[in-house]
Amino acid sequence: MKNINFNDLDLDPKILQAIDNMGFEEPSQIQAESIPIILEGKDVIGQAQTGTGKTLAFGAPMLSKINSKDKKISCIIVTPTRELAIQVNDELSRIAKFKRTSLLPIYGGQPIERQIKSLKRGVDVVVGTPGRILDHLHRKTLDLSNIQFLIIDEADEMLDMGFIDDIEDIIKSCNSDRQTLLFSATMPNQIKRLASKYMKNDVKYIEIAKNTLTVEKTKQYYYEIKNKDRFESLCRILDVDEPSSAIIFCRTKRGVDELVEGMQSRGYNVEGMHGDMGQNQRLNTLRKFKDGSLDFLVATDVAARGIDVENVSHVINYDLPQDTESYVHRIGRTGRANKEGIAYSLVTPKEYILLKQIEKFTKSKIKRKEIPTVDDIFEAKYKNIEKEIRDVISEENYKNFIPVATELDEEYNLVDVAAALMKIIFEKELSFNYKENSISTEEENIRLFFSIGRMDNITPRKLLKFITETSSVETYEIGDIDILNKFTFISIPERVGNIILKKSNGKRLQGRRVSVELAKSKKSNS
DNA sequence: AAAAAAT
Repeated sequence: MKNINFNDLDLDPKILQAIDNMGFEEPSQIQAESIPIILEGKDVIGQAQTGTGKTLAFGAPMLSKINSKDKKISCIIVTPTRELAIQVNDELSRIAKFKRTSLLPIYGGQPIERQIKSLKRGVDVVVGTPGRILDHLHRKTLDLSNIQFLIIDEADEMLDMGFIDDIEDIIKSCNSDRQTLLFSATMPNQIKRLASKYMKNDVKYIEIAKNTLTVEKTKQYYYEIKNKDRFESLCRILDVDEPSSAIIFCRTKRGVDELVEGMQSRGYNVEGMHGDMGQNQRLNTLRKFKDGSLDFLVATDVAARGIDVENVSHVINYDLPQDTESYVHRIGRTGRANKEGIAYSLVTPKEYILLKQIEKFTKSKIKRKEIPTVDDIFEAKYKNIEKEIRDVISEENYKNFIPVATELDEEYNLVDVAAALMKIIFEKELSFNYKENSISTEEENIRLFFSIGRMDNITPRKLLKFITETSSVETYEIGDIDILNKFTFISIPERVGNIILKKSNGKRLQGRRVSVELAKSKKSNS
């Protein structure tokens, strides 16, 4: 199994040449396992972690197999977003570089006439989004009745509600003797079952089993915040970490707009991307982000899946995603192709249970981190300035400033001059004037009242276990919970959100009231 | 319950 070379796979020599040209030698696991089976002609459902080269896994064998002599379309690939359609199309073009295969991305937000013209000239592979593909099918400008391959990228999303009707319509317009390939990093069982409906009976499942659903090289952390401190917390994190490139996810389009505005007014080099923006603007923003002229991209889940940008150092969940799959895909924008990555999530006490669900689903540990203090930020900035100065000195490319420096030397102490320069850099880099108390460090105590019914077999130990598992309270004394009383209360920090009491069989206690009340006492903690 | 996807 180890040390397979691409040349050992039975791919078209011209495809191999292109793969070599792209600098790849050893196939990733998903590539090594999928390529032979796809070449055999089998239907495949492929699942492998984010950033492990799924596009090449289906693209190389497909491009090897298709017959590009006739003018008919040989392969249709469906993706959930326009940007992904373009990206997949671009990558396939690179793989098909030495073949005379013609590819065409078709997606909305773009004049349809040009696409129709290209389709008329004859195209081998079409990569598109559902809406526009259907539009072409209805206009009869796209004929899928004689294809060799139907490939559904991000298949679990495409077969989920919201897309499934469109996908079904597209599948219906395809000939049934095609080869069907489904790929994604996540593949819930119910989607797998549904998928078999559209595939041949001997569908082959290829799952690159890993201990975790997320990439190990991406370190995951969460920050516990109050909702009103969300923006301030994000800024502090960014100012300490100074990510070279980060994607920040919001739950809603409005959330994206608001965050972009807030960040821009604080001087960050940031732009937003969501589905209500013009296609040109979307592409423009993504292009700037890819070429490094944009540091931060704020986006909805439109950017959660598939988008491959090199060297994204951080993914930040400004809001936690609604579903756990989305978390996997979002943080999969970093830590790609075996690189390191950092994933942060801002979590309010209310959202804590959701975080725990995500941890369970991904089988990975999300560690707690503390929001940086203003001192932390200053310290990080000082260190960074020092590093920049050392770098410039070692590069020796500051010589043309020596005359000015000499002049200043006659008048001042050079230590003073250096410190003054650092102040200038510092103020340029940190346009925002931090006040120490911009985040409340007061920790409010919550008093939880549990009303426990007589028939419930909850023991203090079980209740404690439940509280520690569903809240971020790390330790709590058993002795503090007196559950023998029918009515009991405990006082714990606010970071506990909603506590739902469950019986030991996991069922929710019906009709029991659990009230959460803010205690009067406030504990300062700075 | 939000986002994506056609005009």
